Amino acid sequence: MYFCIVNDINLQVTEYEQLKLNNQLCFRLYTVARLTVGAYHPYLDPLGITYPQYLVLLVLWEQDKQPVCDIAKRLMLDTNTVTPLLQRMEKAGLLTRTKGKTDTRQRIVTLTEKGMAMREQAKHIPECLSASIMDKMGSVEELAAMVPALDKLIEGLSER
Amino acid sequence: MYFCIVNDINLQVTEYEQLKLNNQLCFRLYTVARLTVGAYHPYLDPLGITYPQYLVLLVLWEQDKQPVCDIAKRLMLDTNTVTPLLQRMEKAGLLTRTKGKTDTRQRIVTLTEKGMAMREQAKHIPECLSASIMDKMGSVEELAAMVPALDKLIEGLSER
DNA sequence: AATATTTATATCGTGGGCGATATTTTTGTT
DNA sequence: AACAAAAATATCGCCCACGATATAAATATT
Repeated sequence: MYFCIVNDINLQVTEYEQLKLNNQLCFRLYTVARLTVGAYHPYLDPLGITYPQYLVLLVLWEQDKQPVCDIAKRLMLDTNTVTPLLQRMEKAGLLTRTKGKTDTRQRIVTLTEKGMAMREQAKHIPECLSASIMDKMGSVEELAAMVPALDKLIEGLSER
Repeated sequence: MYFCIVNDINLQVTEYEQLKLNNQLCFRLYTVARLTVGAYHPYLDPLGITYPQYLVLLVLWEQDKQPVCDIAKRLMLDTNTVTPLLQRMEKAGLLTRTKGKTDTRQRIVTLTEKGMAMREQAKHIPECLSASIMDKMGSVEELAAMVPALDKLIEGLSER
């Protein structure tokens, strides 16, 4: 019922009504996520990186030399997603993966010169993106207002 | 700036601050989409379908016998994503893809008995999902309130 | 009617996500 | 110390997404 929203009006509907695409919040989230990632393309393609790779760089720019699991935790992904991602980034010369000293199970991920230098090229991306969105959305308070709800959703769905 | 939200307060920050993960709305959307799709697993696994396949069924349950391009338009996906999806669903016996009569370029997608019958098994999924979310979120008005903003975002990002 | 353009679908390659599983190392327990 | 349990990483397979490209059929243009 709550995930079922008909023309922005929350009302009791039949079960089959709930199965309609326009009544589904999840489909909106799924679609908006795809489209926003797509909106990054014009800015990431010149750098030769993908959106998930950009996310890894964001994490490492905040704090270099992290083990794989910490990066994965930060991105809320599993290592079976992050490991191949990091391998591709290592191949691209953005980072190195070295055995941990204290815990030899760990692989410490360290930015290369190239990886660090990319921060300079990327620093305008957030503004570019918000400008490009503003172009098409008018109000932005509405977007900012979503953040607490999204955070609550993420917290609720991620606890296991 | 607008896509950059620090602790729910929209304020001017340095470029490097904008590059922090917690300041990025897009990362939240990307994450919440992954997690909500994951929330469907307990309900879709027993049916032997994936979330994108479920979306195709939603479209066909509303209106059977559609060409590939209409389904793709509805889901805001390209045919190069939808075609293999439909091929897998055909293999699973959920639908058939027959040549169009009036326009022989088209492939008309038609639900099989199995595909239609699945609607009955799926009709409780929306409630199940919202109940499972409610469990973890308390208020739901916050979620419903996101819909107009999400729709605006989708419209803005999808126009080409 | 002949040609150019557009449309509908499909194929291929790459890069995620993720469930399942394996390996090694660390930590906890007896 | 010996053994069990947990943690960190990696590998494999499958299913999307999507850019690039191909093909055939319909439509538009000349």
